[in-house]
Amino acid sequence: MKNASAPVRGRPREFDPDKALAAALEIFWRRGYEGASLAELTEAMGITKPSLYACFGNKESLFRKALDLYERDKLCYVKSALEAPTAKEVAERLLRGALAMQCGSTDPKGCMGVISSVANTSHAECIREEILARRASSDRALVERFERAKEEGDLPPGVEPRALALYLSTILQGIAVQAGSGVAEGRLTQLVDTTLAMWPSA
Amino acid sequence: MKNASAPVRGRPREFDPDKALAAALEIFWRRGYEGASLAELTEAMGITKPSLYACFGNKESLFRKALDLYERDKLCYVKSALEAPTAKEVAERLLRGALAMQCGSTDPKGCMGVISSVANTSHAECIREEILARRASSDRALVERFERAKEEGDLPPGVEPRALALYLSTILQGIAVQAGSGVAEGRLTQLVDTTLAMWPSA
DNA sequence: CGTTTTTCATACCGGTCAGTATATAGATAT
DNA sequence: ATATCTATATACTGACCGGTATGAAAAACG
Repeated sequence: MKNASAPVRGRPREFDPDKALAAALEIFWRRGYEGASLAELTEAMGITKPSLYACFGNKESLFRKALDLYERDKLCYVKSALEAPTAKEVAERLLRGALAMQCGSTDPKGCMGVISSVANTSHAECIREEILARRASSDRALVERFERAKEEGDLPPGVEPRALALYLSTILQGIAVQAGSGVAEGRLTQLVDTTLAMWPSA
Repeated sequence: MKNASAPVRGRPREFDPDKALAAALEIFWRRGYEGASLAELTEAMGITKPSLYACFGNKESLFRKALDLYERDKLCYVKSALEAPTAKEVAERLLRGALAMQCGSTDPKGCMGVISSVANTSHAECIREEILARRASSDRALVERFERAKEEGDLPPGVEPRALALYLSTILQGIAVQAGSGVAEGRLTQLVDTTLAMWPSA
């Protein structure tokens, strides 16, 4: 094991990579992968292009690291939501968590995944595939949670876990579009309430 | 009134503007406004850049004309859906119409409006505003239709027309994201069935 | 016929894109 | 002190962006 605080050989870097990555995340979140230019990224990060390339590789690998940070910091509510005791509470935590995350006043509005996956410019195809893969993994977890709910008698007969999971994830993506379009948080809260009022009960 | 078939002075144009516009629409639909380059547009339209500029103005006005064509040809189901006798039938026609339109085999997947409004690159802001304005107009029509439904006793008490309209339009936008992500039409049909099964009945 | 008018094909414009070469600055190692 | 190593700042690369200048081609006019 290498000592983390061991002195390094060359000139020490003058910026904090974590803070720089957080700044990059905000730009990618607001603009999407292709909409974020290196000029805007480096300015927000407070570093120059050679520093960026030396520390983060290239634009694509910087984006992946930002996406990791996004999942870790901003999507942490998903994991805890899936641990809710009932299917309806899972849905409520996911909906309200998405709402709080995407309508906060400091961060950009909407969902970074939706923003970067919807645009499609032939190159940067692998970015899209990366996001779709992560979404598929998240969808799978939701299906499994609702299959468990079904076994526990938590869902009425006639309600398929797969269909219900797709229904919920579709509403969540719709919320991302609405939030990104600037719909007020209050109206989206109404929307969440409406959705929960219609939730199938056993 | 000028005779439409009157002979024109100069050299006649060698392409059909309607077909060229339809080709441009397909590119804008697939790539979004900013993702569509003039090179790709002119190649799909089968014309050169000077011809494009002479006939359609510039990229932005070409996009607006394509958007008009999109609304006229692809969104025509919306108008007829609003004329359905009950609120639930309005919802069903909108959902199934969106599904058929966005999952067809020839056209690009997903909704052109969502694709071009979600990306946000600081310039081309007016394109985004244009799309949001058209969406707001469409949303208003839906709210009015549900207000009428409420008056007609078509909606149960406790269901607000505005909230229900936002709920439905959110699902429609979620469907656009799902279809654009390549989710199979069969699964989206399941989703529509699920949504309709939960529809509030009087 | 020649003139006029419009379209078309080609080459070009300045600007921006992601990415990099080069040289200097700032630290450790000997 | 000197050598070594890494980060920085500046300026650059080739490719592409939206948009256009220019001149030839193709039709109607006289």
